Amino acid sequence: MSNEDKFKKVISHAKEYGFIFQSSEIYDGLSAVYDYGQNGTDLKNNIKDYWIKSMVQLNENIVNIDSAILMHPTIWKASGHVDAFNDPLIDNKDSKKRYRADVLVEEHIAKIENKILKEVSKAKKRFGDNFDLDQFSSTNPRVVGYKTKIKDITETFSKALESDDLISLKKLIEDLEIVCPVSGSKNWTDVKQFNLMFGTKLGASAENATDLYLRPETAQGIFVNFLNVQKTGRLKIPFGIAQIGKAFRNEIVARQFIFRMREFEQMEMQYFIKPGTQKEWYSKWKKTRLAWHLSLGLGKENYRFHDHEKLAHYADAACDIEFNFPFGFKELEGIHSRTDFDLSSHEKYSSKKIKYFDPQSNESYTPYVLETSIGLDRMFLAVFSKSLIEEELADGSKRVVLKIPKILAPKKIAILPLLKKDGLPELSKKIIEDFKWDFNTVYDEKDAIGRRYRRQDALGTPFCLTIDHQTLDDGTVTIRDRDSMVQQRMTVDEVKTKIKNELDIKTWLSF
RNA sequence: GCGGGAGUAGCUCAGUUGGUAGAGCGUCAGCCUUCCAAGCUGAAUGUCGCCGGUUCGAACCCGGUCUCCCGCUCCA
Repeated sequence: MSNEDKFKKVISHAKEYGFIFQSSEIYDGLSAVYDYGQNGTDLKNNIKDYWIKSMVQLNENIVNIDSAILMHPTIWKASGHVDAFNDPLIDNKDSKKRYRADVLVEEHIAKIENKILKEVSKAKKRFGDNFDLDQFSSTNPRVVGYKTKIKDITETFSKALESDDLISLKKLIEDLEIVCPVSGSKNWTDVKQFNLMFGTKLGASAENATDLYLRPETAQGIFVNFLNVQKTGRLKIPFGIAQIGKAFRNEIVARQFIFRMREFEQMEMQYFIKPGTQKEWYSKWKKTRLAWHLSLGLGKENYRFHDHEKLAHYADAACDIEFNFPFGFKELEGIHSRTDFDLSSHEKYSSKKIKYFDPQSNESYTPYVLETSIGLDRMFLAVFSKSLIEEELADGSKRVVLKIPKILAPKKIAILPLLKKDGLPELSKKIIEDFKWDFNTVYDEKDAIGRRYRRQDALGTPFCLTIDHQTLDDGTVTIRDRDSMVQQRMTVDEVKTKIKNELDIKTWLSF
C-alpha cells in the first residue's frame, strides 16, 4: 500500500469510527479545522493524561497551569511574534514560486558581501604580510563601491520594513533586478503581507475595542506567570511549569489532515534553570522526552532527532523529535533551549522585575528556560496512524485493527454476551456495573461474536470479555486480547487483575 | 497563493450521447447461532458539496464558490 493510500485509510477510518470529523461539515466545512468525535476525544484525553502524569505527577518540581487564550497584546511584542509572524511574501509569476520578500533582499545583500570577501582574499594573496584590511577596505574603489551599495540598499530596505511599506519593498526588488532562482525571471507579483496571528477584539463596543490576538503558542502564558507560580508554589530552581492548551495560527496553507491546523493544542513544559546549565538540561530533556515516546511502543525506528541549524531568535540550541507519519518524517515535538530571552523580554516590556533569588548562593538572576513542546493533535495522528493495521490472518481473511497502545485506547473493555438470551445480557450488565468504575467499558450484543470482536478491533478496544453459559455456572469469562486474538478463560477477579496489570501506569511510565 | 486530482448513502465507489440515483461494506429490526467478519429475512439513510446559468428536463453541460488530497510555497 502506498503512503498516500495508507493516509487516506487513516482519514476515513478516523471519520468512520467517530474519532475525527471535519469542523462544520454540514456547512461544507471550515478549512483546516477539525472536531474530535466520541472516540477521538477519549483517545486525546488519554494522551493528555499520559503526558501530565509523566511530566507533572511524577515530578514534584513540575506544576501544571491553565492560562487564558486571550492575553495582553504587548506580550506578543515582547515574545517577538508581532515581528516574526509577519512575513512579506512575493510570488514569481513564471515559476509560480513564492518567496519571502525580505529574504530575497537579504540574499542579494549577502551576494554583494561575498564579492567584497573575494576582493579581500585576492588582495591578501597579493600583499601578503603587508596587507592592511582597514586601509584596503576604505581605499579600494571596488570594495568602496560595494560598500556604498550595501549601505544604500540596507537603508531603503530597513525603512521599508519598519513602515511596512510593501510598495517600496517591491520597487527595491525590481531596482536591484533580483531574479527568481528557479525561472530566472523578474516577473514578480506585488508584495503581500501575511500575519500568522489571529486577530480579535476585546470590548463589545466597536469604537472602544482593543485589538488582541488569539495566542499563537501557549508558552507565553507560562512566562508571564513565572513569578506568580514560583512565589505561591514556593518553587526552587530548577523547576518546571507545564500547560496543555489551544493555540491558533493563521497558516497560509494548512494541510495534511490534523497535522497542521489553524486551531491546535499544545502540551508544553518550560523548565527554569540556572544560566550556564542549559546544555546539560537540554540533553537530559531530549533523552527524557524520547523515552516517553518510546514507552508507547510504536517502534523506535519511527522517531528521530532533527537538530535545528538555523535557530529562532530566542534559542541557543533546538531540535525536533520527528515521527514517521504516513507522509514521512515530520516534527512531532520541539525541544528548545530558550535562554533568558522570554523572561528578560517581559521584564523589559512590562517594566516589572522578573528575577529569581537563589537562597543558596544569595544571588538574583534571570533564569534560563528549557522548553519541551509537543503538538497534541500531531501526537494523536502519530498514535492513530501507526496503530491502524490491516493484517492478514492465517485463514487468509483480513482484519482491520487499531493497535493503539492499550494505555491510550479510548475504550478499554467490551462486555459481550455470547448469546442474546438465557440471561446472558442481564449477567453482562451486572459485570459492567462492576467494571465501569475503573475502566471505560462498552456493551454489545448485536451480531455474531466474531463480528463483534472485529468491531472492537476497529475501535482499538484492547480487551473483550465474553459472557456465556459457563459464566452462569462458575463465574468465569473469556477474555480475548485485541493484538494476539488469544482467548483465556478466567474468573472476573482474575480478569480485573490482568487488565489492571496491563494498564498499570507505573509499568508504562517507568523508563 | 499557484498547478494537478477529487467531492454521489456512515465508508469505498458505479452511474450509458442530459430523462428524476445504484452496488458492496457498514447501520438498524428480526431469525439462526456455544467464541473470531463476508448465513437468512426485512428496513432506514442522498437537496448527487453549494449557488447560479443553459435546457421541456441536469449527478452529467457551462460559470462561480466551498471543501479535501498531492506537488510547489509557507511553517518558532
